[in-house]
Amino acid sequence: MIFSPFSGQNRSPNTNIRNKRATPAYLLGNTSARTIHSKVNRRAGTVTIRMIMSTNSELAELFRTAAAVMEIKGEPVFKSIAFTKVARLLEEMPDDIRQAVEDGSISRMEGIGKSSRKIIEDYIRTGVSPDVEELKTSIPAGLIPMLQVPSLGPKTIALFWKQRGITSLDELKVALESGKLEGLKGIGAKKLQSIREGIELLSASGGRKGLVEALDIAGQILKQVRSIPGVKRAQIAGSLRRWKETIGDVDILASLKQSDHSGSDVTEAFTRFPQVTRVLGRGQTKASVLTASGLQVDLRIVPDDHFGAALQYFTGSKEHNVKLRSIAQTQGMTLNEWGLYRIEDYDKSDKQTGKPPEAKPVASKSEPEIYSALGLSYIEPELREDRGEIELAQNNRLPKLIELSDIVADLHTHTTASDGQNSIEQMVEAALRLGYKTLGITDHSKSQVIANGLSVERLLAHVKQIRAIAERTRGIRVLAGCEVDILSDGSLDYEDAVLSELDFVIASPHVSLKQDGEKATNRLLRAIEHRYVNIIGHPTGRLINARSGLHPDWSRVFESAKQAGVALEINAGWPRLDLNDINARSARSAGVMLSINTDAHSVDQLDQMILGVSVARRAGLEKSDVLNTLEPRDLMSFFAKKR
DNA sequence: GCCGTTTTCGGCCCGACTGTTTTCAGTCG
Repeated sequence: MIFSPFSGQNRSPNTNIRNKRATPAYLLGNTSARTIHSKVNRRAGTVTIRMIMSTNSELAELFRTAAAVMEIKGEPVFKSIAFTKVARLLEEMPDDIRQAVEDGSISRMEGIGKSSRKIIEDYIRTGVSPDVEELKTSIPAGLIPMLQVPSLGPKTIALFWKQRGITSLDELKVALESGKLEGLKGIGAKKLQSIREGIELLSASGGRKGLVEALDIAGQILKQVRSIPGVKRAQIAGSLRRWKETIGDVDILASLKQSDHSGSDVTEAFTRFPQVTRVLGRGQTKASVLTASGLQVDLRIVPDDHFGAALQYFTGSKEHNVKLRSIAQTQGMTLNEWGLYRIEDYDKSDKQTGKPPEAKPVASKSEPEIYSALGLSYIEPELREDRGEIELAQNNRLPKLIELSDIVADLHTHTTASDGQNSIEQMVEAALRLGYKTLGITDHSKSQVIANGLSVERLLAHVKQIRAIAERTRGIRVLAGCEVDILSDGSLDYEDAVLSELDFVIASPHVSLKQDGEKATNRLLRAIEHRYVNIIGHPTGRLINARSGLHPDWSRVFESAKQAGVALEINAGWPRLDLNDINARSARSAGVMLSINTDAHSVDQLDQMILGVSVARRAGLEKSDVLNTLEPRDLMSFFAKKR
């Protein structure tokens, strides 16, 4: 893993020194976390919030709705599981599903059967699916949002509807107050109370939290868990360990020093942490709390001998684990949070709740042991999404993921010349401290008036100044670049004669981010083919949880970038992370070079490189896929090839 | 609903916690 709180397996020992400089202090809960937060909020706060949906995401939502309706209707669970899988497939598909329908490749897609194909085809042709519409009318529409309420599931929703006529969240609230729901079989006072709290929780939390906020809180709480008497080791698990861009809740796993030590004492101490505003549940091996910001944190306790199995289990993803368990089954084994067991040794009825099974596990102490016993090479947490990593592991063909210590350049940074907060010299010093061999200074171009974009005269003076500093600086190559706006028609914000003065050029879209896919494609293609462009910065312009950004035809963009020798950026700045993991993955398989840059507007923000590396790792990128791992000389020849 | 070199029918991952229960259903991850 990349740094200590998440430290796992298989990190090469020679990265230790570099990791020291790279350890993000904010993870441990000190001040620079707050710096990132304030920057993020300031940047995100200026942004108009409106999502544009692509066909894929519209259809994904349609399938999720259909799945929800089937759950409430009480149809066999596997039907709704199948539709949920289709929804996920659509969301993660880099290309427009309309293309697959047109060329017929949809009929070969695994997981999309006859019914799903019909829904997709109908929807693309007419904008509506009669099958789903019919399904939707079979229950009141208001029941579907009720599934979002924690502790309220499809069975109970159906019960309230059929027995008490509840058809919406508002009616549910009224009924809870009036006592209308009392006297139902299987529903007591406590259940009603937990539904009341669930409704409250839903309005308070407001959905998934961003990675950066979750890292901050998780870092603080992890430190406190490690200091509870009786705790032997503790580690972050869950989607945070996989570095997902948004986090539903934080999972922390702890083991006990001695097996006779009580887990109950530990969960008790955990629920009394200062950050805790509400205790959602507490048992021998598990506790759940809510923090002031509305983030849920779960603590799980296991015997130390089972730490690896539990870490694997609670790191997920759920989809990854489901597939692993089915592989275990085909090999006559069963996999659970306690370990991997041979079925003939494993007597389920004999098992005590909250205690490891009597049987001797095939593997349980460490994650590598478990993967190995299943005939798989070790899969890094960032890859565990069931996006083909298990099949690669079976054939020993997993990529060797890029690490933070492989990064020797940051090619997208701002200074006080435009809207940055530090001088060229300060940025150079900070880059030297990070051990970088190249730093690209890339302030904004003239159209970015809000960001104090540089007029031609100011740009030329700025370049001169960068060159002077570069001249007298040892140990790092300082490049005079620019982040040039890609205007809405794909033309650039400076004339060629101006661009030719620069060492390299990043071209980025900042405006017209709601234009349609065809326009967006042509816009990006034109920029890529431009003689002086070397990198496309934050290619979609999306902001996590705020703006969906451009939806170009990626296959054309990738093909063009590959041919032209232009790198596509993984912008490491929060809340951009653009390209995202899915697009970066398909860019890689199309043979495109990626460039991970922080877009730092201050020296502190240079630390966000780790976020970009996490996206790259989730995308399965190796060192050789990333421009920023090149020595200055090789980097310059990559740029030179373009002109 | 989807899938198939052990299946075109019969499978489809597993356990903890909670609440309403005297043996289990629902929810969650």
